[in-house]
Amino acid sequence: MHPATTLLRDIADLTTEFERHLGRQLTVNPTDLEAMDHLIREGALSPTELANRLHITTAAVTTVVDRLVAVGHVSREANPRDRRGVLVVPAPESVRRAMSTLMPMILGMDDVLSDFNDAEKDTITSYLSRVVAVYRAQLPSKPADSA
Amino acid sequence: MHPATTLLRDIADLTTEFERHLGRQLTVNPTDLEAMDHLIREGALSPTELANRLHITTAAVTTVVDRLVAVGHVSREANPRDRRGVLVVPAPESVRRAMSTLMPMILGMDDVLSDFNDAEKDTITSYLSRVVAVYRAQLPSKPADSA
DNA sequence: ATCGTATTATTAGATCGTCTAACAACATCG
DNA sequence: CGATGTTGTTAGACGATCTAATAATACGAT
Repeated sequence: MHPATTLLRDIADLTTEFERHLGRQLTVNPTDLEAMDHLIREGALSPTELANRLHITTAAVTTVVDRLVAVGHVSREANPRDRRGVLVVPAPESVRRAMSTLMPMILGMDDVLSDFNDAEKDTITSYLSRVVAVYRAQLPSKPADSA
Repeated sequence: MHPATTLLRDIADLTTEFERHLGRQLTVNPTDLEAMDHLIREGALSPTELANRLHITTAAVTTVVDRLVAVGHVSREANPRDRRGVLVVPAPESVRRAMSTLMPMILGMDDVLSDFNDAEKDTITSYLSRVVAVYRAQLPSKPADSA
């Protein structure tokens, strides 16, 4: 096994550990953190959309949102397009708090790249793209969900 | 955010999805899969060692091992060095089954690298090492556990 | 327009996984 | 040896998710 392949594995493990760390910062469990992650990256989502992304039922999402509302990380708002629907909106202050832990990481990642020239950056990007392709090839295709 | 940084994120997500896939192959839950992962990579481990690696209590490990024994993925054996102790030993057939899903992935990863020359491989490895360093810098240091 | 069907979010009750606490068996060290 | 620590297990509590049922609303075909 090539060193790079091993490093990729290390990064995966470190990512998991970082998520535990971030969860502690926001005092939420792993599922609730993942919900926040989606809300931060995609903006307000409906419970159904969250359920698809988290791979849990909408019943479970109801309790996820209950917990997040209780600690002030999100609010439930009416969906203007569908009177049955609900929109789960992330609280700006919570987004800010998450960002304060996330940004050093992201900046650190980008900073690593600044030490490589353009050709090297292309090599790295090309490598990572191909790794993604290998993953996708091995996985049973997951069609787009937008529910 | 640089494309490479985004790809790294994609790889993290795909890794999680791949683990779900692998868990289905072996019909085990995420925790039990992670236990198998450690047993496959490190060989037989004691319940205490598993508890440290999985971040759960030894009481929880007892039930993890109970489940894995029930489906034949591991066996409990006496620890020759300590008469209180137990060794959790992975079943060869289960290791083989896991490998049949794991190997295409690992070979695919190594294969990607074979399309790069030595200088490019160095660039890639150097990049990944630095990414690992960034993670470690952001994380509260986790000392070695060998219990 | 209206009726039947589908979808949305919630609740209630069951189940599963993990925790804390207590314990028995054994190790270790002064 | 005897006090103290460690190992793994059990019992009971709790938390998170599931299935099933339900009310409210959307939507499609006639």
